Amino acid sequence: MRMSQSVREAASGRRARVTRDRALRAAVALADEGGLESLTMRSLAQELGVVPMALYKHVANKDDLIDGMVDIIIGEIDPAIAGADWKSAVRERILSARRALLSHPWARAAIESRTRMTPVMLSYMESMIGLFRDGGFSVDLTHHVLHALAGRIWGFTQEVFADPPTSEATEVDPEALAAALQEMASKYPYSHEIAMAIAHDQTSVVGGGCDDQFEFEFALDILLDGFERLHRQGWTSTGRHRGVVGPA
Amino acid sequence: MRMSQSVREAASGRRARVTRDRALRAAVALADEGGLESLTMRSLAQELGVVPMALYKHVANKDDLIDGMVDIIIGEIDPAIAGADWKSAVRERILSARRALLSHPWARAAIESRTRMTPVMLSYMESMIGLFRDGGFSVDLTHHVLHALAGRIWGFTQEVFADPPTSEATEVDPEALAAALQEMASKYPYSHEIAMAIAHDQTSVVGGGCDDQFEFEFALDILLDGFERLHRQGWTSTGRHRGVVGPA
DNA sequence: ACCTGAACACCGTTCAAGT
DNA sequence: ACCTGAACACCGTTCAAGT
Repeated sequence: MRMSQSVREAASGRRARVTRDRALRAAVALADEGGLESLTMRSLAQELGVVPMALYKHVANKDDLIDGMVDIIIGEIDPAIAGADWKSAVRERILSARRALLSHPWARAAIESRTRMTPVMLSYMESMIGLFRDGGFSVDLTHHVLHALAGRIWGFTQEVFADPPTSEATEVDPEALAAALQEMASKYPYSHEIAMAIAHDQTSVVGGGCDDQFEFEFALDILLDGFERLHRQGWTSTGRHRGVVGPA
Repeated sequence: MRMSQSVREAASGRRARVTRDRALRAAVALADEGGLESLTMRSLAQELGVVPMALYKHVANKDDLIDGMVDIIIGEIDPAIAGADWKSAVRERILSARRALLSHPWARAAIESRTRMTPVMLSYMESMIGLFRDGGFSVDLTHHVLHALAGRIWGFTQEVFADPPTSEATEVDPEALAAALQEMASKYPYSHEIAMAIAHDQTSVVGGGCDDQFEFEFALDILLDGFERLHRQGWTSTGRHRGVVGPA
């Protein structure tokens, strides 16, 4: 068990004065440890050895706090490599964003809860757009390409479901697992086929599941290759509401 | 202002007995109207003209309630068209899922908060997998294709940011808008270029923004075309952890 | 300028009790 | 079998007050 900031400071007898920056970093640390739902104004205040209301001197409200936390995470994304072609520059940048997001699992939900971008986020988008424009993409194609990338721009893994609650005693009962697979085989044969393929690919059935990094790059590369093809073909959207647009 | 269920029933003197189904449908209606955050055990109880604790006879807890609500929405997705080729079957099904999701804006967050699939969700996935397998896709390719589609399987629009709060007086001050665009032009020239292209495409700068349906189909078709290409090439993942996989 | 303390209007959920 | 009432342990945030 890690010694909390407040306990440590009480023990050492001093207590650093709260600043916005200190509050934001403590909030990031708290969310890293216990998830976004464990971060409350009250828990953050306790971590800083201060009464909840003291935070409102440094942060307008909880939304403002989360804005600041998001800016810290966006700041961890590597700048684009200079001199590379657009495709590898975009690819590397997005993989860097993914790395940043992966080390802060709460950040996806935090970003998705924002109703508008901070200046830090606007700058990041701006440089991402610049990679395509400098690579010769039209404004039109760049616009749609940004939509197609969507969450990937922010490094979001596209997994849909929430992590199962991290209970300490999460050992899988082998008997129950076998029974579940048996039931799956009869009720959901197609799904079972895939589950078995994944299991076969692993050292054990119990083991981790899918290779998220591979899946992320798989989809990213299909998209990037698609963009490249459309760009080479001189694709334009030529007005809106045309339905299907895929290359013939 | 709409007359609430409870008021209506109090006025008519009768009050239907609560059932699980009635509770779920009332919850869906409540979320449709006021968003997921307006749905509380207390507000739902009031809607049903009952005390909060009465709900726990029909629903294990709030998570169980949301599970039931999600099942209702998944049930609104059209079954796959029989006899179609895999590509248009998948395409139509996903567009149907999107339609279902669009009429219940809270459903995306509800689905994303689930830690495991309900039987209804498993059946939906099973039939989606079947479309690819019956179309001749290998288990291997089907598996990765499912990951690449990710949220699109559930009809998720990939938009990242939360809707701005729906305030009643949300009229845009034209002067403020002009100033914002001016600032954007100097600080974020690439972004400005795109903003102008979007504005030009609209009847007015104030108007709605992007054509979400177009953007959804744009990305979907790039992915489907990519899948088709990989399938034709007999693509296999040939072991894991190989990095890049895009077609050469 | 910064921090405190009490309070308000909420949550989901418990427990024991009513009919 | 179904519903009630009071209570618990939480939230974010207000207001007025202290130093």
